[in-house]
Amino acid sequence: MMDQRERILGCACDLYLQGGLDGFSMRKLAREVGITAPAIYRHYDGREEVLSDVLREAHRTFARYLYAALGEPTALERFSGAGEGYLNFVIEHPRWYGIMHMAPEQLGMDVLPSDIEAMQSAIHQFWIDRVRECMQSGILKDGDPEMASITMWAHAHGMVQLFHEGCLPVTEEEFRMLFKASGARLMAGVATEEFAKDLEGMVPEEVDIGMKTG
Amino acid sequence: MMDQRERILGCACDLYLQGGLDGFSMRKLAREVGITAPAIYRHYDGREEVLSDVLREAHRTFARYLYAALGEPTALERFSGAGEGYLNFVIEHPRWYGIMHMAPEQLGMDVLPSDIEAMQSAIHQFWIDRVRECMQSGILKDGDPEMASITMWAHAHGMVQLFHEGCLPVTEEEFRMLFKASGARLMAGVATEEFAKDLEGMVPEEVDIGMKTG
DNA sequence: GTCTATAATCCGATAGAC
DNA sequence: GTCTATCGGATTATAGAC
Repeated sequence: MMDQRERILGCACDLYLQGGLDGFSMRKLAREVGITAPAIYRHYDGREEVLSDVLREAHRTFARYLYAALGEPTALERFSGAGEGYLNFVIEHPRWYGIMHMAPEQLGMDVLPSDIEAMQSAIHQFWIDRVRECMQSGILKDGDPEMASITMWAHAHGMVQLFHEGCLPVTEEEFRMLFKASGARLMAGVATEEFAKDLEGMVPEEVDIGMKTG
Repeated sequence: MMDQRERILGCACDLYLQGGLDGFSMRKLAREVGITAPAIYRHYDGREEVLSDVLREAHRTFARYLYAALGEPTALERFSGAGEGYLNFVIEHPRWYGIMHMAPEQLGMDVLPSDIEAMQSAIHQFWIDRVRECMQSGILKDGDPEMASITMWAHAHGMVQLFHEGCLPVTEEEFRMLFKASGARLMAGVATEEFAKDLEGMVPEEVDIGMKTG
């Protein structure tokens, strides 16, 4: 027989993925498991501990989607493979992507557990490594891999947020194409070559950053 | 003496801006106004109607920040002035930016009131116009202004989200520089010129879109 | 390990007196 | 237009029996 804590976690994931954070309560969770609410407190200290376990599952799943691309033979394929994994994840699991980007206070915590922060750092480092590889392979312009990854991260994250918020009235399949087409525009640049040249001297100094999350 | 509904709205904005949507209740609002909860229902049908008025205020303020740039003499200055306005708004009023990007259900509505949707369309159209102008002035590459604006919108929105989520551990002042530096990278493109050329044939077809919000 | 019962709060909204 | 009083519901969490 399965560990009861694992069964509760499974139901907690189902409950969150189905109804989001608003629809998540200890009572509903208990109903889903088939026990009463107080029984959960034998296995979890409280709602916060349940949610942090759900958050761990989200990160584990996200990492699986990304890291699959590590088997590819070239830097470009590892990069675009990871991008495909990212795209699949955000489309297939919008709620899991959502909980990964919630403020700790929304989950009832002051700060995230340190092991979860470590998972975020690992994912962020994964992207920086992909970017560095592509720089070394002559695919991306030379520069600070962390800064370039922030630009691409922001673009990808923004596209996904706009899609999930309903600001981009497209189907999933259309969004896949839009995401890639917009990514290509980021690759090539939106400015004319003449203006891009003018811009070089006008850009503010780059900021020194110690990153935290992915 | 001021219209009581206006005073309630003012307190509702304060309450939301201070504590977010979680901390927003009709009882707290009444306490802030200095009356009891049932009295609010003389002026508002319910919580939903209050929140939609707060949302209107958010859009009005946002539009004021953007449209100030319309007085500038050149397309480039109108574009970068609007960008400055955007940056100022998201830094000075993160909660107002937040409510503008909430799903209607979070606010207790099935769909947004049509006048709010109209404000969103107007703001979106404003950006498309700025982009078109810059294309005609030889600053941005020729193409579909709506597509280019989506790419830049996604990048800006993503940067802001990452900052507000605490994923970019920088101060406000550092974020201003980071935002502009990353924007410059989007202008110039992140790929090498050789790779950008290779990319041209590989990009999926552009998607036809009828936009909805800003 | 699970149950019943319950404490202690919060919420939105309404009835009816003044 | 505002009040008191209240309805009916939700929530997290605990006490104590079994």
